[in-house]
Amino acid sequence: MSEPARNLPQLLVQAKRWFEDALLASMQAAGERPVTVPQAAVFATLDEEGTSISELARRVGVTRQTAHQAVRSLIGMGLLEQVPDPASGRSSLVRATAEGARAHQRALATIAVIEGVLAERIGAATATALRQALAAPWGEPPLVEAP
Amino acid sequence: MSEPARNLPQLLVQAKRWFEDALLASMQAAGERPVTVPQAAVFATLDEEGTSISELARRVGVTRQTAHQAVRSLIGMGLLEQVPDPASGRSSLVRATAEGARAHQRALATIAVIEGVLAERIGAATATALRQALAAPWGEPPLVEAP
DNA sequence: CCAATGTCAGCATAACTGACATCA
DNA sequence: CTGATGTCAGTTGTGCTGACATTG
Repeated sequence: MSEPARNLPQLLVQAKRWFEDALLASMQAAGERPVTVPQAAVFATLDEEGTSISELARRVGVTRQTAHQAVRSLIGMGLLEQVPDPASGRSSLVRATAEGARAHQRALATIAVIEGVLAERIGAATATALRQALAAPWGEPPLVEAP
Repeated sequence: MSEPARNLPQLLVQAKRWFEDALLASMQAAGERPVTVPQAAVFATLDEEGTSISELARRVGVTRQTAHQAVRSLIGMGLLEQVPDPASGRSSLVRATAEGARAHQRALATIAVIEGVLAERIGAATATALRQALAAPWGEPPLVEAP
């Protein structure tokens, strides 16, 4: 935009917003149902066989209740469905519907294209370095003491 | 944490949360007043001479109204103050108080330390690459079309 | 009995849109 | 008059804690 953000936290926020804007706008331009950011987060952590709500919550890093209502809204949109877990009566599995699986695939493809655009703009090597740095094990958030 | 996040948006969210957690926890451990994330964002984009609310809103990327109430709460905490703009009667300048400037300096120092910890963990070269990639001009969020 | 799960409810926070007065 | 600014609403969405029934 205008000024370059100075410190890392700001840069991270900026980059995250850049990506989310590109993804949501592109999906919507493609005629997909508008999906909110948290809904997209749940969607992204879903796997093929189906996942319990508690497991989803752990992956996304929110409470069960929060994941629960994101799932509810996505079920209401017809993108997810809940089936009883054959292996356990107390947990149910969340799966994508046919429509949901299609939207998911499209989202993944869109992300890949956006990443390609980014690589074009900042250079393939830089983009690769970015991915590597982010994928590295950062460990727990440290509790530091400033001088 | 547990699983590696696969795609860039997820990685960015994860990194942002890591940094925010470390910063807020460290500040609080140091006895500073608990500051919310949006308050910290406003704080971070402040400059020495003072800044108008509209200008702050533009930098942070939110509406004037949102910036307004963040500033209000910070004024209520005694960290910011508003003075009339000598150059223009319709705009007022937001500045840090003495207490606010001290907290600001401490936040910057804490960020630097956290960044140092990160460099230790993932390697100085990787950390530098991360910063460079994020600071590069990404341009506008693209509107792409997936195949 | 205990732990995990799914669910319902209420509450806090943060962002938005709408509206309006003021001043260059 | 127009546009930018600051401000005061109201409203939505997102995430939290609390509580409870159910199941292994």
